[in-house]
Amino acid sequence: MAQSQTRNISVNVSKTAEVMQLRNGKTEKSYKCSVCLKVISNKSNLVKHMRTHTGQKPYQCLECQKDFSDKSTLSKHMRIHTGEKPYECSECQKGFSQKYNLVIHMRTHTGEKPHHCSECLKAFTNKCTLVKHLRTHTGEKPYKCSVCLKVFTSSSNLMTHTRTHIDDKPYKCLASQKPFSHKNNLAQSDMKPDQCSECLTDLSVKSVLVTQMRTHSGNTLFQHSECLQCFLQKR
DNA sequence: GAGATGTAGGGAAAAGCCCGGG
DNA sequence: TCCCGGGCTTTTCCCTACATCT
Ligand SMILES: [Zn+2]
Ligand SMILES: [Zn+2]
Ligand SMILES: [Zn+2]
Ligand SMILES: [Zn+2]
Repeated sequence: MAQSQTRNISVNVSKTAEVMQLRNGKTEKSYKCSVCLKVISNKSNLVKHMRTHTGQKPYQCLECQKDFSDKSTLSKHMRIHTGEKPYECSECQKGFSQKYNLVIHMRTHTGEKPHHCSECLKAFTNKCTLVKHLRTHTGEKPYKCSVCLKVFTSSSNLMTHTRTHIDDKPYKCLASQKPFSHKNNLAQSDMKPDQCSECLTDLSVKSVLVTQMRTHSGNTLFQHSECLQCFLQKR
């Protein structure tokens, strides 16, 4: 397994405070994280917890070289490569690689909406949908277009908007050299690196690296080493 | 009215993080 | 006490129906 140290915070686990914690009616030895003060039941769990502070990712996927801090996350990740989808919906037979993705999917059949808005009577299947909905009450628009400075309630809506800036300026697909003119043929894929090479923004928050262009004949990939927001700022 | 763009919500995919039992 | 593997949460962003603007 490749060892990778992505950030420079060093945390000495052995110096972490031992504390007594009441568990199952008995007081047992526990460990308190020196960074966030969280109490963890045993030392090896604390070691794993510490990786959330250090950014250490000791587990690497041998298929795609992606690093993970958590072994079980890696084993779930491996199902992407194997195509394994062990959890099947009994209603629509759709398969899922992770159990809880099926659990949440089942709500689309049952109509269960566990996330209730505190401001109105609406309820939502997914928590993230509720979070977005709450912004319609607060007026909060945390996502700003770096080209025209318009603001949006969701990263998704910002991305949709961003595409309007390349509407009448078709550019070439590096793979096929064909020019594209229809923005509706543009979609942003979820493939992304850690940072945009221009603004060092975390692309997982701001934008994506790879713009996927769909043609009538299939999919080709247009790649540039920056997020679409930075790409457009330079034009 | 048509096409472009914005808004809000539904949902899938994948990663993050934690805990407890063998 | 350890650590495997399961439990549950969070993040990201695609998609779309409908509204509104030009
Ligand atoms: Zn992989
Ligand atoms: Zn189903
Ligand atoms: Zn509400
Ligand atoms: Zn803009």
